[in-house]
Amino acid sequence: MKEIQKKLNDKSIRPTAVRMLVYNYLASKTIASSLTDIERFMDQVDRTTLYRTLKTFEEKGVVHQIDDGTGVQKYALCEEDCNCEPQDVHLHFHCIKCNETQCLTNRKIPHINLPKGFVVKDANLVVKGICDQCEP
Amino acid sequence: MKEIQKKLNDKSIRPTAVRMLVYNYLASKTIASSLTDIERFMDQVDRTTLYRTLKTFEEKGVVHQIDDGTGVQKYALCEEDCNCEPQDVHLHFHCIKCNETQCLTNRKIPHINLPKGFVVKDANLVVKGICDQCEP
DNA sequence: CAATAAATGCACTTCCATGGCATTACTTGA
DNA sequence: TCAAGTAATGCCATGGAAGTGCATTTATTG
Repeated sequence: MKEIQKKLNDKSIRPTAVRMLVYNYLASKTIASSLTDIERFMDQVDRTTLYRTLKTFEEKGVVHQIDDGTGVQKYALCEEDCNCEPQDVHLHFHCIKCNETQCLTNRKIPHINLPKGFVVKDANLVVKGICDQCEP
Repeated sequence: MKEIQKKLNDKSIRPTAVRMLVYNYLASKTIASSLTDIERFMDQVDRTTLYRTLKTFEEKGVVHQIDDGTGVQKYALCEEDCNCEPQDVHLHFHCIKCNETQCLTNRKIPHINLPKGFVVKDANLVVKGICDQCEP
């Protein structure tokens, strides 16, 4: 917990109890979590608080938001060296069997050559299929 | 309208009035449309009907659904030669200024090499930025 | 300790996706 | 052509998730 406290302080986030618990939860998971997942895990904490916690985390570069096409926002901790810049953006894999989404942090999104006049700010690549934990 | 009728027949979709109008609407646009867009255009037709029309179109390979990260599903006509297979999948560009999403049909998603055990079924790449119609 | 700022909780709204069921329109075989 | 069956449409309702406003509590700082 001390470490988490330090990490949040480093990102100029006040390390409250809720925030440390959310951080800890996200750190314990290899897959991305939805607000509802977190809510279920800490059902004594108000949903809005969790919502705003994630928003703060995102603004400060602690987590990144993932749109995996399910219609529900997911969140996962950023890598240590991540600045959430285009070159940091990795792809996400959504398993259509277990319905879970994971970061493939070592697979960066290939550079895309766009037509004249288009300016790229961000990119989101979600690959769907069956993950290595599920039987095909 | 005769052509549209034929196109729907070819895909074994009964060419009703609503369906032909929806098809015509989508064909007239270079950007992807949401259900609400279509609803606004044909406000005498029930939302559910339009919803089911799009669903039918999607199942029969007439349109593809686009998740551009706005949280609202968008739809656009498929290309003539599209079978909605992975190799047909192009990328989508979402402009953060005009808030519109377009298909870049001639930009296919690069092949992704996944870790062992992962099976790819589909891929979705959305690039965000400023389109050629908007001032940067 | 008082004053201020930040975080949290509660109530509420809105938007969108989607399902059930009744009704209307179409198709087809007798 | 008509009756019966099937498909399409319209209306109503629901549920999930995002998001906002405001009051209350907690933390910080002079």
